[in-house]
Amino acid sequence: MKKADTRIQKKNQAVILKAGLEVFSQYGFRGATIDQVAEAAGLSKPNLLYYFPSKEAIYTALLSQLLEHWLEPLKALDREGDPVEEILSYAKRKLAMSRDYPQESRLFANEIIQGGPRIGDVLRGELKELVDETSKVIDAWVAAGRIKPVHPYHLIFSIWALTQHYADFDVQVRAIMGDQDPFESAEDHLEVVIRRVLTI
Amino acid sequence: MKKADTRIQKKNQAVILKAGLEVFSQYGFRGATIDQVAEAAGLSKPNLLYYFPSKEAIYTALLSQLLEHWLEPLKALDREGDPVEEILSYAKRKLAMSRDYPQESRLFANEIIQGGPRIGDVLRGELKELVDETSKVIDAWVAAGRIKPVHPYHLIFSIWALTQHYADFDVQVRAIMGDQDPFESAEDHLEVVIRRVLTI
DNA sequence: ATAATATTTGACCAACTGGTCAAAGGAACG
DNA sequence: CGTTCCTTTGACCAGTTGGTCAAATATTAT
Repeated sequence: MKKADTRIQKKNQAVILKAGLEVFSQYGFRGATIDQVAEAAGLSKPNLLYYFPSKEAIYTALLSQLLEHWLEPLKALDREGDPVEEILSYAKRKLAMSRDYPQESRLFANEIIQGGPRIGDVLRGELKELVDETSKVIDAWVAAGRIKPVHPYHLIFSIWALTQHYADFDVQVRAIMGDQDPFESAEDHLEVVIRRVLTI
Repeated sequence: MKKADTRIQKKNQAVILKAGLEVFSQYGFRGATIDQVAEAAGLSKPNLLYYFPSKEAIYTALLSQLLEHWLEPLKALDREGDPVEEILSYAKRKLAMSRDYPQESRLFANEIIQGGPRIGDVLRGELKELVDETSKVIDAWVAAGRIKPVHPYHLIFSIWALTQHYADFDVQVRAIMGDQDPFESAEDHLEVVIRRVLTI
């Protein structure tokens, strides 16, 4: 039936996902409306529903697409590398993502804050697995005396918190920092903090 | 007209605010409905609207009530005290609030993530002022050589991020930590991190 | 050009939304 | 007891919401 992916289909699906990201990241799933997404996409509502069967379908498509992108940096962490530099580079990549893809971050934050009803399984499955593995690496580094002792889970949470904060609470950060670009100084701060916490 | 505050009025207003906190913190302003709040409060919708003129009135009442409570700990920071212990005690109070009032945290997070349309003025006003003052204290501590050099804004952001994360991303944290209580180990981790970052 | 297929749209619908209102039910007070 | 004021509610309303559908239009293949 809908197997053919003409270039107009690919284009419109991409346009819709982009529009959906804008709208859902700002209002959350329940707060967003199909009409808003349609308008942001420059399509009529029925036309939008020609490409995606429902509001939920757009949202979940966004979520799963986003998660892949999101977990990538953590997978890139190399147990053979220098511990501090590895963790530092992970944190910096994560901060860069907050700068370059703040909407993705806010979409995810909205979903989690609201209890993660459409993503809980992934959290308890793939995400937990990945975090558990990374934790083992961190524990090994600690045991080998290559970084100061840290609770691996909380170290990872800390990096998430410190980096995503700049995307999710962007308004608050900018309200306080005024003209200054938060991200430049944030990167320096992040590096200082991580080095002090981990370097033996 | 409505000056008399009978005890039934006080009670119902409190019940409504509590219900509003539940519902708004979970769905955000746009995602929540008056009917949900009314049901959570155990009142009929018209009865609820007898005590508050509109959905927005409940929400803004919650926001301003919450902000007072929220900024209190930062005001309690004492420039005459021991720098590390002062900052540490602030961070611990903030973490305790994430544990004891997670809904407040999520309500606030929802508002900020969605661009803070009903709170932006407070952020740029009272909040910025308070943060600026605190920053001066931190800078003075740094200048006096009593803590290691830090960017004061980012130090404050870091504490907010590290503590609120446990309330706002509760689902994610628990998905990864399973049975373990996040808050116990989080407090230890927080203390370790702050001491390593600040202690000379 | 013609037929088949893919895309777009206006009109429509039932359910839900925030909010109103007049009337009914209670509490308090002389 | 009756009156006044506070509280509660069922019925209602206009606007919005997610979603449908048949018909119109554009694209593609033959």
